[in-house]
Amino acid sequence: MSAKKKLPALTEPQLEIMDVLWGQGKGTVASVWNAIRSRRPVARNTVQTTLVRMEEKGYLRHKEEGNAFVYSPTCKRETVLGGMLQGLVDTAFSGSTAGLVLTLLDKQDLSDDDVARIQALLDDHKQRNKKG
Amino acid sequence: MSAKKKLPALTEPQLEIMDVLWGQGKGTVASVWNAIRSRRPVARNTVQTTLVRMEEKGYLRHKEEGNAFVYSPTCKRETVLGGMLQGLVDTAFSGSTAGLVLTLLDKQDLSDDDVARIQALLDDHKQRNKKG
DNA sequence: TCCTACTACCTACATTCGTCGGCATCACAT
DNA sequence: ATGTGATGCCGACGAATGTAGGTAGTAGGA
Repeated sequence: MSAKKKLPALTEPQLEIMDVLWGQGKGTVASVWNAIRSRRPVARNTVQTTLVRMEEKGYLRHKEEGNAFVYSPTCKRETVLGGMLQGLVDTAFSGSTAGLVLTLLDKQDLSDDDVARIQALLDDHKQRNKKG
Repeated sequence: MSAKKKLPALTEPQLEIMDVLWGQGKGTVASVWNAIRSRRPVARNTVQTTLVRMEEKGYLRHKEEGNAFVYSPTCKRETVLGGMLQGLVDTAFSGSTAGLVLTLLDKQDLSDDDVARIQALLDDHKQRNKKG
């Protein structure tokens, strides 16, 4: 077992930043700011403060590159989101993963494509589970 | 379209309380407190304050019954959690529901029973989609 | 040399949240 | 009447959070 540090939960804006950094692998304050700003108005310093706090939380690390700080995630997307989903399953679905999926499937705005893709994922998972 | 009020996000302890109230339909401070207390230590007043704040947020409503206040949820479980999941899909999975399910399936602690149940849900969904 | 742009850093401030202590009330048993 | 327990209400406090202004440095162009 590798030491699974229980990091403090991410808030919504923080998750938004993580999404940007997971997407581009790494980024400066400016690049993250531009990504966020394209969707909602926000000040540069807001992004920077949030980045610093997220590094304190342990989700990011930074490296000086020229004059700018380049931030990169310390955890993989799947790890963090998997943990979040597990927490959600535990506290809101009484531990039932199927319950979460049920809620997901009940939503009307689920495309046929999504359903097909989920079916494929499920098939793949079952295959791997059988062999491994 | 019914007016879909965008309620402020629920926090973790608040979701815990919602889970209790969704489970028992309604409840007094004492009954919620007992449910929460069986899993973690917490003061009665903590639960009560949280209930009041959640009512202010719009997630609960209360009715006086005898001496006690009886709280009940204003929204269905599926509605609230569906919204939360949708938000998660939007900000952390680039809008891909399948991406969320993939993360879910990648987790190791997913029982065969869960997989089977999810498959059943998926079949059911596809059936309903075909007819309706 | 002076100005502009970009950067990091420090500080601040209002909100929200989780957490609770105290107090007054009301009912019921003694 | 008195005590006990449950309940609602008010106030509070520390931490986290989102938001951002102001300052100082550095680099490059005019």
